[in-house]
Amino acid sequence: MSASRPPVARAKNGPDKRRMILDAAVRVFANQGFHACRVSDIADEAGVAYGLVYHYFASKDEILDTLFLERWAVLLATIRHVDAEETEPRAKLHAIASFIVDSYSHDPDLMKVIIVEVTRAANSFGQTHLAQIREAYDLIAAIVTAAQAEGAFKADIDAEFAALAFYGAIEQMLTGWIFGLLPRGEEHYERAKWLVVETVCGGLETTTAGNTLPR
Amino acid sequence: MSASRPPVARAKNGPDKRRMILDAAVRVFANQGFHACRVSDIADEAGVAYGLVYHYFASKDEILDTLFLERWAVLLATIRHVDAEETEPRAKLHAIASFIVDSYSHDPDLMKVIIVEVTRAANSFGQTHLAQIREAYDLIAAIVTAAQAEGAFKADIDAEFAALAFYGAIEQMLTGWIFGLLPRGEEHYERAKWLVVETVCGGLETTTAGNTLPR
DNA sequence: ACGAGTTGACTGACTAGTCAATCGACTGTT
DNA sequence: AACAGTCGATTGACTAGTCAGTCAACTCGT
Repeated sequence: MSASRPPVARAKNGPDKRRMILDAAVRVFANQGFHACRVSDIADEAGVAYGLVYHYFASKDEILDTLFLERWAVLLATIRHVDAEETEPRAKLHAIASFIVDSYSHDPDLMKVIIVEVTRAANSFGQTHLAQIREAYDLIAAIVTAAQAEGAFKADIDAEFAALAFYGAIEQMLTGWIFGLLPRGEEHYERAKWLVVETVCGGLETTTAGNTLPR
Repeated sequence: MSASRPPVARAKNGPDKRRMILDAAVRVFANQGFHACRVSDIADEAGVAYGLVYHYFASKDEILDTLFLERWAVLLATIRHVDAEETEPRAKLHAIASFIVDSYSHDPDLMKVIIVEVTRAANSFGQTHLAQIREAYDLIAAIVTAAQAEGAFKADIDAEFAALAFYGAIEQMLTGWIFGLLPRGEEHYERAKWLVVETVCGGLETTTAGNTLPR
């Protein structure tokens, strides 16, 4: 406090107020919901003055936008990475499911906010970020299409639909945890990953065989 | 109109203002969202005075509660009915999927409101009506459990999870239509019903066989 | 003339966003 | 070493506007 002053300067000093505001916002949004909370709640939670929130963000909306885009970029990057690294379709889907479930396990509040306030908000942020959300569906659909091309997945189920069902199943699980309808804990998270992949692939893979008749 | 007066009286006369308000609310909630709209928007849409809304409903919330409970009761009754009528597990699930998809097909706005504003609103109405929502999951889970008992479905996949995945898949499809990510129209609706059941059952039915190994 | 149904101006409470003032770390000057 | 100046970070009182819900009055059928 009295010894070193130069080495710190602006970079260290305060634990980055902007970050503190974002982290506080996650907690507040998760507990009260974006619409129900006040900007002052965020400022209080962050231990910062009301006005400082507007020094770093143009509006309440921008805070949520930032949180979503920050995290979603990581998701998209992960899906691309997984698609390039893994070879087995099932392994790819399992890796994606793992990433999402692990994200929830690591920071439940953040995932709750992203899903409840953005991904499923058809009248507000969901529309704003529709392109980003769709990007994820498309990347997954591409994986399914490739799997169909190499004969690993049935060809008579639309890839877009499969992607929607797969991602939707994962999101529904998170929703189950968010609503407290599903037991939480690492063991359950691991099992959940397997269950989603098993359920979706069991209905997609030709390996299943002998059950391709539509009607 | 001039002949019989007693049979009509208050019941006929105006097309039931209360109903008009509810119907208008569906449109307004669907277009603007529950939080974004004003009560005056509902009154205007219904062609009714602002104050009359409060003559029939205690609050803005109560309007949405009414819409949800009204429709959800029908859903629960249908699931119970289907469970009693049908015998094949797959037929039961198909009947449930049909009812929900047909509900959307018949009144997209109402289903959008119920899903977006209630079923997926973890911080507001979703909590309020959690018991009702859970009831649906439980009824579906019971169907799965029965199917497992008679050997039609794999026993190693938790019934609660299967129910969540099944219902979640349906809801995700509706979301796809709501967001405009999926093509609409009767033909697509019919195919969607088949796809959901095929995907979920393909992963649940023992008929699939030869693919039961967990890891 | 009674009252259920209906009206819409109004109130009370709330909050997103603004802004002028203050703080404090650092610089250059003497 | 003392000091004035600079500028981004920080503060919180305040403004401007919004909107859910109230209520006194009016309409009209019987």
